[in-house]
Amino acid sequence: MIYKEYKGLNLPEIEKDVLQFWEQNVIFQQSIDSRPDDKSFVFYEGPPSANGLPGIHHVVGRTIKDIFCRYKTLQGFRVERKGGWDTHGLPVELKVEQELGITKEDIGTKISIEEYNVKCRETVMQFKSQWDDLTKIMGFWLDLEHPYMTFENGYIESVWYIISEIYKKNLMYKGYTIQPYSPAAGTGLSTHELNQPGSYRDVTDTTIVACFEVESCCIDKLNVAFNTKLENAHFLAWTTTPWTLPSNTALTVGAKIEYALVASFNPYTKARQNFILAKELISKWFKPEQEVQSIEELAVDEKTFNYFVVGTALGSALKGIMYHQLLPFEANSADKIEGKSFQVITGDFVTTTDGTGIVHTAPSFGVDDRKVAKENGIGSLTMVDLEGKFIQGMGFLSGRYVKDYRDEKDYKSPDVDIAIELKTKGLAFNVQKYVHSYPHCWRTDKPVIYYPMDSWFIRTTSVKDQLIANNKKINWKPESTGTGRFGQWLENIQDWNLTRSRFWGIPLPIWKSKNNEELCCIGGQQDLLTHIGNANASGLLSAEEVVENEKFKADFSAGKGDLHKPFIDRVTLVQNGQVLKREEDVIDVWFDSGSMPYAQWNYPFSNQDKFKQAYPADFIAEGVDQTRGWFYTLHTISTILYDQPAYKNVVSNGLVLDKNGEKMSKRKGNVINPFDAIPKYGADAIRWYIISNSAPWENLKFDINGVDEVKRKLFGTLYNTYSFFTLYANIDQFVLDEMNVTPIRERTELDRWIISKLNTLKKEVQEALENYEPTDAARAIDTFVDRNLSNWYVRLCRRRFWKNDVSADKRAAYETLYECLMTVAQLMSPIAPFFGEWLYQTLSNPLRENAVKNNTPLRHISVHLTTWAPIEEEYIDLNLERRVELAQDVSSMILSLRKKEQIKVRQPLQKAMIPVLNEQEKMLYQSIEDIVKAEVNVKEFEYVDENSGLFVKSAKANFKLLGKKLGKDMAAIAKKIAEFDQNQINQVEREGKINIEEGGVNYELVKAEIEISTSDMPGFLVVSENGITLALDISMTEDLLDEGVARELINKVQNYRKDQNFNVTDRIKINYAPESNMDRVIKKFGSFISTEVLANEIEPSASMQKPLDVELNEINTKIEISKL
RNA sequence: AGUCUCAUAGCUCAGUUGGUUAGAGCGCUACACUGAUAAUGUAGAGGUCCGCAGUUCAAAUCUGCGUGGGACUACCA
Repeated sequence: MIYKEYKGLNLPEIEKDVLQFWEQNVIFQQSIDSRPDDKSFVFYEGPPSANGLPGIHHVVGRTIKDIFCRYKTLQGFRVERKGGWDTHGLPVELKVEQELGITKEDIGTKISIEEYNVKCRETVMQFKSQWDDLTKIMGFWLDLEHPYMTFENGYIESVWYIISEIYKKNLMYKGYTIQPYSPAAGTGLSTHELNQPGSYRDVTDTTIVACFEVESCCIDKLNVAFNTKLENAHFLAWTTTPWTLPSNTALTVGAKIEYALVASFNPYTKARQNFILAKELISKWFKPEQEVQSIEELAVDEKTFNYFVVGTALGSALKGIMYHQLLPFEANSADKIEGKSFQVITGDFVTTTDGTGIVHTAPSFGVDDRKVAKENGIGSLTMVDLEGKFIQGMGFLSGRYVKDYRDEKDYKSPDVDIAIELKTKGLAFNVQKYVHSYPHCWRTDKPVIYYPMDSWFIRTTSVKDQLIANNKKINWKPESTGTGRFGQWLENIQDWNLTRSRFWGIPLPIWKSKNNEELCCIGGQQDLLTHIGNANASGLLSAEEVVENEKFKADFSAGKGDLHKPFIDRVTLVQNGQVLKREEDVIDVWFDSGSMPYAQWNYPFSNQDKFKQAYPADFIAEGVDQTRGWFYTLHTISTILYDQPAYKNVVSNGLVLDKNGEKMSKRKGNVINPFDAIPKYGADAIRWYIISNSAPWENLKFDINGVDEVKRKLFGTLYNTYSFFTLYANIDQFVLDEMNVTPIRERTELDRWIISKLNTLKKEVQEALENYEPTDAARAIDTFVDRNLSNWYVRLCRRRFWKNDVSADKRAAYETLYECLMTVAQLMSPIAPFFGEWLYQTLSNPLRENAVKNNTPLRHISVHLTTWAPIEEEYIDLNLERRVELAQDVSSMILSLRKKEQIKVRQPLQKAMIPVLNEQEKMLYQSIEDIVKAEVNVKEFEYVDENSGLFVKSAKANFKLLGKKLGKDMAAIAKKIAEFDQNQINQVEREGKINIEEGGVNYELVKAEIEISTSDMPGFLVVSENGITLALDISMTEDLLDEGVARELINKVQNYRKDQNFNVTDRIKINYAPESNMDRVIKKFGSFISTEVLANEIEPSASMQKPLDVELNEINTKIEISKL
């Protein structure tokens, strides 16, 4: 036996064998080494974090990566694929805290930073082996032996180098920003944590509209603005966080918003007051029916608070007006404020959608507040400490927690007391409960506040134009992510907050003197050691500092140095006669991963050539959630360093949801575990399902039934085709001779057709993969395998394989089918690397020896080492493809007519009739006649001439052409054309034009503007579809009926042979019960039957041993079949 | 809240530059084929192309406004 025959398709089994083969023969390495050094295709692996288990969504991303790397390898590129691990950051730290049952405050007290970081280092690689397993079993080729690790000194120092370069460009500064902060946990929170599910919750807060009284010194300015003469007035400002009111230092208005000065009454004290608020929002706080037309009409009683609009002014006119501090205490007096305070400023974020159009501004507790205050030189007050309580010197608020952070039994919100205080003083206009969504700390369940903190920033805003320009050079898949989500993000870019007050991360390499005058940014390990040497030699350090420095150096000499905290914090440097201490923070992990193009090679300290070869990347792929993550950091760092994009092509894939479109989560129990699914269904089936189901950037609704379908449809069909081939190839001992194949031109039309289709397929797949559209590639292969190869080519060719001898025609059939299978194996191998490999090997192993000897394309032991088969344009014959398509359509139409009349295909019919308009059309049908006749069991085709009068034509407007010409008469004329009688149609055909009148206009229509088709043949069984019309003659003759019986008999005998497990070569003898009808059938078709069923004799017999009852159409009789 | 994205048959998806019977596969029903047989074919049922408005002779397709799902960014008085 030349080709292995299998009991059935077992993908997981195949994959196990292939994996073993790959390992034993180091195929992955070979696939890289065999490609030239100077023709590289650069791929970057976005480092995953191994502190969690990989899920099915990782299979999606990694399948996409693998496809293009494998494809480019086949194209002859050298595709190195260095793996990598993201090892730092908050997720790791939080996990460790959880495991140890500690909080941030305990780090450095209950547990040393050193111990803590050791624990982080262990935890981060906790699931590495599972990740490696997944990578392996899913068939993702990645260099797992030499991955980059972001916690290694070599990696860290590269990152330092990058930071120092950015620093040198003067793009780094230390700033003070408002960040989410959890007083209960005593820690700042990353946006990552804030976006944990369930962080945002609806809470009910006390809201206050407070009255800020205009300073008497500014009342004149106010009167000018509103063109009035009042003695006092109050600004109205709304807040949902009354506890920030004591920290208020400004009121912000919109410069272009119109404000009104409204004379009315304080609802709580009933005193006459004048209020300023956005004109548009008057109706929100006052009832329109209570508006009066003059100030004299104002009157108050218990129920009515009427009001009068004194005047209006633009916000810009209010700028600079001072007001009384709302809640003055000892600790928040004006002299405690650095900068201006208690005045009206303008800001563009002010809206009139809610509140009063005047924004209470507390720069310490709001991002916008901080920004607008800074722009206007307004100082800040921070009346709440890091524990979330008011500082001392705040009167009745002193020492009170702004929210219930301690679960106190009798906790009373200061918000309420502030409201009461303001009400009694006549400084509250409105107090009410308000429900809104507010972020909570996911660990303590307590509300977060926004709090000012120190951080280092990268001034990304100053490279905005380059970032945008470089983004335009990137090929985004899909494009909208690049122009939309990413483009928009760049348009609104903010400075990058680089530092985190945490422990497990790359330390910020900046040392600073106590007086802030001296700053030093270290750019590498050696740089640091040199600085240490200089510092020690300076004589400015204490003995203790020198000892620590020496110890640090000694560790490096001994090869056990560590650039992490806490060791790095013990290093003291000296610059210009001043002692420098390290800025204690670590950097954002996203900076780690964005540095990988350089740091993975320890650039510039080593591998300079390697780096130059591998930068920028040709291709990267990650989830769309990385748009503002890795895609951004790669882009930004690359732009700052070299002013070019870090990657040329990027595929951002969508999410993986469950089959109902819901997010997968352990809680819902709808997760698909790849470690269960892959061994059960096979990685290839899953990979193919993922890719063929929808474009990578669409969300994937993962339905495991779909995987099953893919397995049946594609792999099952291919496997069946393979089995078919081997069944006969083994009998005939067929092995392809690469040096001597039948020239394509000498093969049958059907062979040339499938070869044409095959080359068209190659073209489609190649184009799709070049465009990073793997879905189109997979679907094209699906269609080819199912529709063309299996259901047309093989089905129609079966007879060629049954012949006994090995004729030239049979050989051509083998060669053709073989080529199709082998090409498909290669085309599919990037997506289905296992099955592609299996198919390639099992078909080519028998000829390997010769191929190696002759150095032909099939000399490679693995499909992944082969070279992408070139598209052979000369074999693409689109006319032939169209002809066969017509044959398929015609066959399908005849079959559907048969179906309608309940006539089995085994029953021959005399003729089909096809109306043809001209000789050309007739020739077209004639060219497919034989195929169709065999396919639908019809004896002859009759072509009916246009002028025979046998068929009816119909006309239809050509909308595309006529639309432009006729304009709004289109509809009416289309109707008239559809109603053309035969004479009118004939006129169009004869004269090439016809005149129609519509709405008084006479239009001349030419032939091209009218589509004429045959639609009916009265008196016959007719079907008309897609411009094809045909009729079937279903009248029966005795001959036809007898042949039907003969074919029926053949069918029964074949089934019997199958049931009895006869070999396909066994000869048989048939006896039948003597009966006149049977005699006649056998007389007419005996030899036909004999050939078909390999019967040596067919005889009537009155005495059968084991007769079978058979029903042959109308004939019920008995037969007996015996092996000879 | 902003930005992006998606919405076509029960399900998963196609649908070219707007052009007149809106397609495929799965599933369902029925029938057939079978020297590939744990495969296959044919047919049938199944559509408010998310809604509304507009542009146009003509809209699943273009524009605007909504609704719903999802992602990201943020949380703002």
